[in-house]
Amino acid sequence: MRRGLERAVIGRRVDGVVVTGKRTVRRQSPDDFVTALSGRKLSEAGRHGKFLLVGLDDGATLVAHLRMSGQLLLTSPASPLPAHTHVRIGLDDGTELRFVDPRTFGELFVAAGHGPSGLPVELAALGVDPVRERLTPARLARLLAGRRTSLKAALLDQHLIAGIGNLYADEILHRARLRPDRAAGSLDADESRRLARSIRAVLERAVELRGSSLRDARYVDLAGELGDYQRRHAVYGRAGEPCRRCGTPVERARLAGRSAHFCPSCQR
DNA sequence: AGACAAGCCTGTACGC
DNA sequence: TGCGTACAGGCTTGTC
Repeated sequence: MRRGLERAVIGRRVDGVVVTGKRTVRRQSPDDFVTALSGRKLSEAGRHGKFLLVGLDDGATLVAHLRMSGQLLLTSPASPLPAHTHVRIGLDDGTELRFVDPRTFGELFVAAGHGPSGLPVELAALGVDPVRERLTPARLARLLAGRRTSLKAALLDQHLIAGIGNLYADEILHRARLRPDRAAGSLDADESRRLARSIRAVLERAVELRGSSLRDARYVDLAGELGDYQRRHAVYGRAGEPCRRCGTPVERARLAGRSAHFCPSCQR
């Protein structure tokens, strides 16, 4: 999504903003949001964890989080408006950026300042983004040291590592050959190395393949196209099917309030 | 009809 | 007391 924004909207100027949804813009008033965005030039496309960051020419940042069901779509303003369109941002090349979100968990806001990390202060609590920065085995081991939580819960904790959701946590742990219910603080050096490598490998490959679109087809790119990474899933959504590594049926369990998919034979 | 999926915040309970 | 952690509930709607 960030790459799509970089290609399609950077350099464009905002020339009309309409907020119709009641919940999408909730950290500030819709009027303040419209004012902060109107007339601004979009100068860069960034991301930290699951947050998209579009830099504005006055130093502010348009921040977007899609949560479960959000979509950002770039279309002609004349194309039919999908149900659950909550925000429309007109651009000076005659296109329109739309935020569509049936479950309304997603959000947009304009962040005025930057913290010491260069990120908007609203995002200061997020952990390291392992695609933007190198997450070495040693650093990962430090993050996990002493934690009694499960590995799965640790990977999902955005304050430790930013950007891993339920699906990718399962894929990462399978690749690392680690059980999701292992205690996070129990890894030896080789296991930390495998986990660090798997985090990077899975996320980078998923980005290359433009993400995972599940059966509900909620995740699509700016052009509305499906991703391709779901075809590579080794465990997620494959309960009862053979493990791609060893053939043992994939198990599905409940852990940290989430579904966890794993191979009981080759993940230890 | 109703469980379920997801991300993340909040509230509460617990052990050390 | 206070911290880290675990767990449940809430938000929401489309899908099974």
